Amino acid sequence: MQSGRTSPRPRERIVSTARDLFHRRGIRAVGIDTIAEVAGTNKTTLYRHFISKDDLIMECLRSRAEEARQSWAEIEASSPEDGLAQLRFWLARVAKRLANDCRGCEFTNAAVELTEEDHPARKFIEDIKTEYRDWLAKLCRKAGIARAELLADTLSILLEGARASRQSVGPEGPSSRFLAMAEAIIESFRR
Amino acid sequence: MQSGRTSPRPRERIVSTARDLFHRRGIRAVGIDTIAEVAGTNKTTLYRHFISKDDLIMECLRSRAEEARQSWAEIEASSPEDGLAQLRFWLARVAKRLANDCRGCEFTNAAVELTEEDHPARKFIEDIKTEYRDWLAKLCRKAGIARAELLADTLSILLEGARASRQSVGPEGPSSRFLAMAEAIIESFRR
DNA sequence: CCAAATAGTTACTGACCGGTCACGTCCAAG
DNA sequence: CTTGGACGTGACCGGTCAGTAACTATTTGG
Repeated sequence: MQSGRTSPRPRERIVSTARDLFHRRGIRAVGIDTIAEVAGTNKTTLYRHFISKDDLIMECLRSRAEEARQSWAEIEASSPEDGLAQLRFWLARVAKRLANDCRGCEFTNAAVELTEEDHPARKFIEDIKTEYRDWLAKLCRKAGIARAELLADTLSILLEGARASRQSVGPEGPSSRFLAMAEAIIESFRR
Repeated sequence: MQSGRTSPRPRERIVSTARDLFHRRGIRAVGIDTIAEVAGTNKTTLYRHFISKDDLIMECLRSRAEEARQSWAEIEASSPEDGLAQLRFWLARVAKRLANDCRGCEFTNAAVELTEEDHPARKFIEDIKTEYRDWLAKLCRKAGIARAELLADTLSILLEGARASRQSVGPEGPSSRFLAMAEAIIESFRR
């Protein structure tokens, strides 16, 4: 891998490298020295931009959250006025992501690793997950589904489970049928 | 907490203490010294019983797996000859567990933390999860459900997601509706 | 009751962790 | 040309990590 020295400034390289390493190897398993080295910089520079490892972790989560919000906007822009098409586009995206990434959700994994109850990441994760659920509920409402909140909850949990299952059981396990399950559930809610 | 000096032998105290601490605080976050101390023993004794931390981790997973198999046997024994009642009993158990434990599945969490591809825990987790799925499929078949495997996969993922969601979003999130979702899905498969 | 197994105590190793510091370099803007 | 800010280097700190050794105390079973 290695982000190299190509990207613009050290700060961005550090964040993208940290996100990648945290995601693939785990947050506690990756040291500051490794991040700095892979990012093509050094520990001193890293600590000029982030006051602590926790600070860097938070920045990684914020970065991921921003990416997610952007993705939601893209989905809404894909076929404006057609909620159902948006919902289907969301499902397609999410299924593709599930197929390509075997390490699950960055937020969920962070919640597994960062167990101190007062860790700022915990509240952040709770908030972004809730934001996701609310956005999905809005999408379901726009799609004209009656019990939109319940569908949003069901799809949230199904996706969460598929990503977790993919990570622990592998791609041949129950998660391989995620798309069919989600489609069937959406269909059953439309009636 | 503290397992104390009450339980019989150090080995069992170490395993149960390790399981508890690993589960609540995370595997990488808990050191050997802490485990030994909370178990009311010492590091030397711990290393007389387990050749390494990884060895202890594996024993914890084996112990949890044995507990699960025992639970499955209890469910089957609860109402023999009545597959559907067994399935409902399973759901009740699982929902209760979901309500009481906010730290998710021990196997899934271990898979998040132990990222080295050749770590023995990874294969073990894959195997026990597959065993679970197969057992659940058998239960669905006994309950007379037509597409038993698909229902088993769906319920597996739904449960996986509910536990993950409960851990990251909290008990007020989507996971609060797990029971209703599962019941509705089972019902829809019965027709 | 005695021997052997088991457990406890203390101290240690070497590696690595997150984090700091003093100092040297480079480049761009005034 | 010079000054100041961003960056790089390498050494270092105290703490903690997994794991070991030497020695003593306790339990247990024949």
